[in-house]
Amino acid sequence: MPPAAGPAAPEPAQSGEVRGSTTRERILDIALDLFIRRGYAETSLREIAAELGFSKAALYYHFESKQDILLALHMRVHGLTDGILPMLQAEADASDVWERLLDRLIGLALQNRRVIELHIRNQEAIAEMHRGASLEKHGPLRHDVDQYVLGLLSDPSLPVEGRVRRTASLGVIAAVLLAASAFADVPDVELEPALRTVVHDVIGGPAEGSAT
Amino acid sequence: MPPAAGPAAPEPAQSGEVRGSTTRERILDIALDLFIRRGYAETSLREIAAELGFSKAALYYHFESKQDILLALHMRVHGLTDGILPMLQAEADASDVWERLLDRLIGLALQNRRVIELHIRNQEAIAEMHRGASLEKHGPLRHDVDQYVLGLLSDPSLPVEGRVRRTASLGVIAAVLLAASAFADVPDVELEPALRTVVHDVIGGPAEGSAT
DNA sequence: GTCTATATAGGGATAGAC
DNA sequence: GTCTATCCCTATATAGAC
Repeated sequence: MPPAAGPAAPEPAQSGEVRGSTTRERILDIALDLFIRRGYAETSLREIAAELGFSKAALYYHFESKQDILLALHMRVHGLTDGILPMLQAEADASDVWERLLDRLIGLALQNRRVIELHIRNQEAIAEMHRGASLEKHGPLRHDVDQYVLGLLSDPSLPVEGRVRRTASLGVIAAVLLAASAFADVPDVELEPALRTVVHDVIGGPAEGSAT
Repeated sequence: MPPAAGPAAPEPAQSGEVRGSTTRERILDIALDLFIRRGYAETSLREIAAELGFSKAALYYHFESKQDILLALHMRVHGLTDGILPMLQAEADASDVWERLLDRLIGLALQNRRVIELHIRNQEAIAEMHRGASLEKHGPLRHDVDQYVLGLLSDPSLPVEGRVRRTASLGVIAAVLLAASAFADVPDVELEPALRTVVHDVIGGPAEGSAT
């Protein structure tokens, strides 16, 4: 039986990206890497095991299934984003929710690139996992933030251009994040302000909510 | 033997999105749909055949392999983008290449959403196809435009913010395109100007090439 | 041009030894 | 905790009938 990585315990949740002490974490790190590079569906347990240096069957000591590995990685994202929602709703002024959301997202994305990358690619796999079986173990598996964001994206009180701007701002963050190799030479201290500026230009535009 | 869809003949290349006269084209249409919705790797030939109403093996009369189907779809994109490169290089003034490129890309993307969607998702599958075998039949399989774009993206003479802006502008287009369902109620005549405005704000910024 | 039947490979997952 | 061996299933692809 696996050590005791309790159900709803989403990993010690370090901020950085370096992990890998326990075997369970080493598996997750390798899997994360492969899921990003080759995609969830295209990555076989055999590959993961090979990279780790032991056999396929050994994985099943640590995880019940392949989906279970994805789930564990997915929980890392939840650990990061869970704090956001209450914070947004706490503020009385709801007019700048989107700006405040983006603020958090950018910092979060840059500090946890890998997991966010996993989340951006492999959306289908994650969605299917949500629909799928193993929902009971880890609780109802809320993805409140996603829901909340989707709500803001299709806010019918916004003019079309406003909706485009919101969609676009997420696209900007995703694009820069996925183009990691292109910005390999750029340190975060330089990349982050540039990204913030551009995202600001996207939502700012002429002035939000002023479409003909 | 398949009708006579010669190697380098990339389909009659209609502008619209409605096709489906010959069986070969019907297969491609169904495959395109499934590859987008479920992903290339996750889509089986059995599914494609089922949707078409005949058996799996029949597909092999029209295409040599699954990759061959993807390749044929990929050629549709090439047919669209092939004209761009000469046009860009024709102009003497090279300072606004990126703006002109984006201009073309936006129109092209909106008028051929499906194929472009396929190209955005399934990048890995397409990349692997390029590396893979069947390269000889259709010629060296140039992807000049991709190469050219990548070159512009990492242009070392640009300040970091400029590179971020270029990457971001592509991200904006991709995001809006992939969010098709969110903009289902918006007609293109309304969506296109909004998209152009936002993309313009992204590249425009304070003024390209003026980063502290 | 489409079918059934089959070959072959690889996937996820389990059993039981060590 | 990791191994080997194996089961079962589905995938791509082929052979040959119609």
